[in-house]
Amino acid sequence: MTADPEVRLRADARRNRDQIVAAAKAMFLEKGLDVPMEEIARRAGVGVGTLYRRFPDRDALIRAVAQDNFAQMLAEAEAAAAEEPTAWDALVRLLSGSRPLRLSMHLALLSQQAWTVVRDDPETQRYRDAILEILENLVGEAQREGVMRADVGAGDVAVLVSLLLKRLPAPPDEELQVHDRVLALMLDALRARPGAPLPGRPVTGDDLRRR
Amino acid sequence: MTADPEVRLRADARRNRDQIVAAAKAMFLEKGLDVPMEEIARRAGVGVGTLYRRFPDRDALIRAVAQDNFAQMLAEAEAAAAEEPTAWDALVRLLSGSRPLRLSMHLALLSQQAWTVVRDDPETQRYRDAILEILENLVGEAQREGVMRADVGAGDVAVLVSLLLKRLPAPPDEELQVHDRVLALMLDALRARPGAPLPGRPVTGDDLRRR
Amino acid sequence: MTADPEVRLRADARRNRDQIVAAAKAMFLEKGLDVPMEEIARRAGVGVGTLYRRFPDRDALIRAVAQDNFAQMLAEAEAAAAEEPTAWDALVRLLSGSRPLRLSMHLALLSQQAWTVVRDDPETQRYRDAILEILENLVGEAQREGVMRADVGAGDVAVLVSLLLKRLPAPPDEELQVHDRVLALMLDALRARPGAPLPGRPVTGDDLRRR
Amino acid sequence: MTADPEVRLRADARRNRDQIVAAAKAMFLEKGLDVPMEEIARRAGVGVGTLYRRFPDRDALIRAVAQDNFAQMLAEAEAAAAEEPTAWDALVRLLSGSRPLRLSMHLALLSQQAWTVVRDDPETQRYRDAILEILENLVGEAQREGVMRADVGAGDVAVLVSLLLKRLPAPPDEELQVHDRVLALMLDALRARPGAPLPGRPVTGDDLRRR
DNA sequence: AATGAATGAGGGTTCATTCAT
DNA sequence: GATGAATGAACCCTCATTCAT
Repeated sequence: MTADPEVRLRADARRNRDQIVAAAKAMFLEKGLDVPMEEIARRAGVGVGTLYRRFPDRDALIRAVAQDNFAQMLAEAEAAAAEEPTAWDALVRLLSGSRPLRLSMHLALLSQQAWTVVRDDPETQRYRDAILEILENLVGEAQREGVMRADVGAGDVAVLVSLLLKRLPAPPDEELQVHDRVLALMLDALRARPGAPLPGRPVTGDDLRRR
Repeated sequence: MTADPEVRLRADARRNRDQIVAAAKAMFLEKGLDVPMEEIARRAGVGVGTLYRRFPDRDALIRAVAQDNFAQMLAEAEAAAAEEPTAWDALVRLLSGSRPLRLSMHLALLSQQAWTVVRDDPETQRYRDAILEILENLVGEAQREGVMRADVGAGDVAVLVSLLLKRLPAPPDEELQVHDRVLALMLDALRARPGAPLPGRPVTGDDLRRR
Repeated sequence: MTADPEVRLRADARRNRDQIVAAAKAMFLEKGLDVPMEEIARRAGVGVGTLYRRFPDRDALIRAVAQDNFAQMLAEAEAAAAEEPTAWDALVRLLSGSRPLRLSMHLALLSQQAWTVVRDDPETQRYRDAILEILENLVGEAQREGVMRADVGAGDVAVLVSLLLKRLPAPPDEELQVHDRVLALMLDALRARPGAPLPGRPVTGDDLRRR
Repeated sequence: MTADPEVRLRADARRNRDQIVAAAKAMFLEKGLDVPMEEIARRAGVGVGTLYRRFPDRDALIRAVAQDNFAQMLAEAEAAAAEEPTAWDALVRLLSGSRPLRLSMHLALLSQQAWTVVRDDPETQRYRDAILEILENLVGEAQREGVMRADVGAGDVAVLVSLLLKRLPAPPDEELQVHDRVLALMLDALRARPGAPLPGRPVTGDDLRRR
């Protein structure tokens, strides 16, 4: 589920590594990408040195966390595609995004800083591509089923997903169901129905892969 | 256009202040909220001392930039309401957002850090409230005109606006018209048409004011 | 006497700068080139920040100290040339080197590390060239006077000087006059007298400049 | 060739030890005395743990390398005394010093740091004493033969040797024969010939032993 | 008032040394 | 015994902020 580390690590080293990534994920979310490395190490229950042995600098750690997040997202996409009765249902489930998933993806998408670090990471790219591939299949199928408008592509949907993932729910959100309402609006927008044609041409997965 | 400072400043002091805010706005966007104060000062053509005389700390500067942005947004909203033939047109114009406006608002909305600093600033709140008021009028009118679905409130629209503002366009975006396509989808979603009813109740401007 | 700093510094800044260089010179000698920057700063009576403002990194500080040393050496060479009755006397005085001068030059010559840092510094090169020029004149004159062997060049003498400067006198040296004896041996070697011819050709100042 | 370790080591342990000393000698020369222990271990093809088992800390390693160097120097001195036809020839050979020998001794002599570590090491002292003894014999014999000036002692010669060893030849040195020229000058100075008497009294081997 | 020098706390990173496997 | 993982002290350096000029 996590990025395959170069070499097979000793059992305890492996455990440390995972704890560090988990700690970093949590701290990045709580306090931003610039939490002191030492706090991350403390939370992971290791010394700074250990952290640095595994991740030579902050960017390496950010990449590791992003990989972990994308891996989770991919797993979720695969599960949705496999378990939901229709392509449309799978898309709905993906767009909804479980709260923990949204929280973790939030990190990878927010802040230009994180993004530029993650953008060129081949490992992350592989995950992204796999996710886009699933998305392409689902979109194509939903359109063939006639439930999704024909003038959108997997890229358009991905952009919507990423927009939704950027919304970090604020306290009163919960009762107001803000997230669910925005999601419903977007789903409404994606449904096959007479409406204003979209400008330009469908944005495909490849359009995004090329970035 | 800018927040009215307590006292009327001497012309040159005034000029200094504006240059600092402009420099900060630009640098925040280019390099993030944590650019060295000294770089901002240099870009503004003043010494750090002068910067600190005007803004006691970084947060004060962030607030000033946010106020400037919100003031611009308010002006745009007022212009849209006054100049567009229908409420719907005004809403479309607001949601579109000029590129410079989007860029500048981006700052205030992204990053939890900026937001917590700005959230409790009364000046910024006043701007936000004024903008919400205009939005409420426009939404109400558009619904009365029958072009906008009845189960959304000004708050829902504001959330959509803020989502759109969070998208910082990437290079290939331009030709793909990604932003325009997302916008068109959202407008489609807001149009009065038979569709799935939204969960919960309309989110009003007050809901957001209460945050 | 000290390297001309780029800009005219405020009086107190100037004083700080000089104190830093003096402190660094002393500490480098006492504890080696890798004394903590903080100790240097403390000894100079300033904060680390001040040190770093003036010298962006350790190498810059090493260069500054070397420049100071070379400047002192040049002054001594000029004085010797001007004050001594004959060229030979001036050379003797130069080769002798006052104890403080030897101590300070020691730094610039010892350790490959210091040398590679200093080697490419234009300021230091200028000093070195000026010193070599004086040496060339003295050597030429002493040879014309017939007191110095004809098969050596200023470069050979410079090498001998640098060798002697490398001898950091140890405690019992003083009474044993070790330094003076070695110096006397070398002077003996340089005297015009029938002896074995040297291998190769005279090493000139230019030979060393080319390094 | 190397200092006899307390216990006879097993063959492979022995090999490890030698590899470590060789690696340290090379790295010290290349990168200075403060190369990371881990790099030395890697170069020696062992883990850090193994290195530390053999040498409790860096100083112990420095001492081991110095011992190795001095042992080599002693062997060279013995060979010179035994193989050269006259004492003078043997002294010339010793002062010349093969390039590898000079390189390796360089380490022990340069940097006050290394010297203070090595100075008090009994093993190294034994080597030094043995070398001085040979030197004393050679000097005495050369003086009795009438080819060496009478007012120098083995200590004076040792000082000259150490000075020469401090010169780490730079690239253009080779063709300029700088080293050979300095050596020739020094030999000239040591030759029995009418010349200025040296200050003080001859520096003996004991004078240096007492340091 | 403006300037930019000085301060020093704080975070990044390295590496000697120890110790579990 | 050998290995290499873990630790944390120590040093480097930056920059927010203060203050003398």
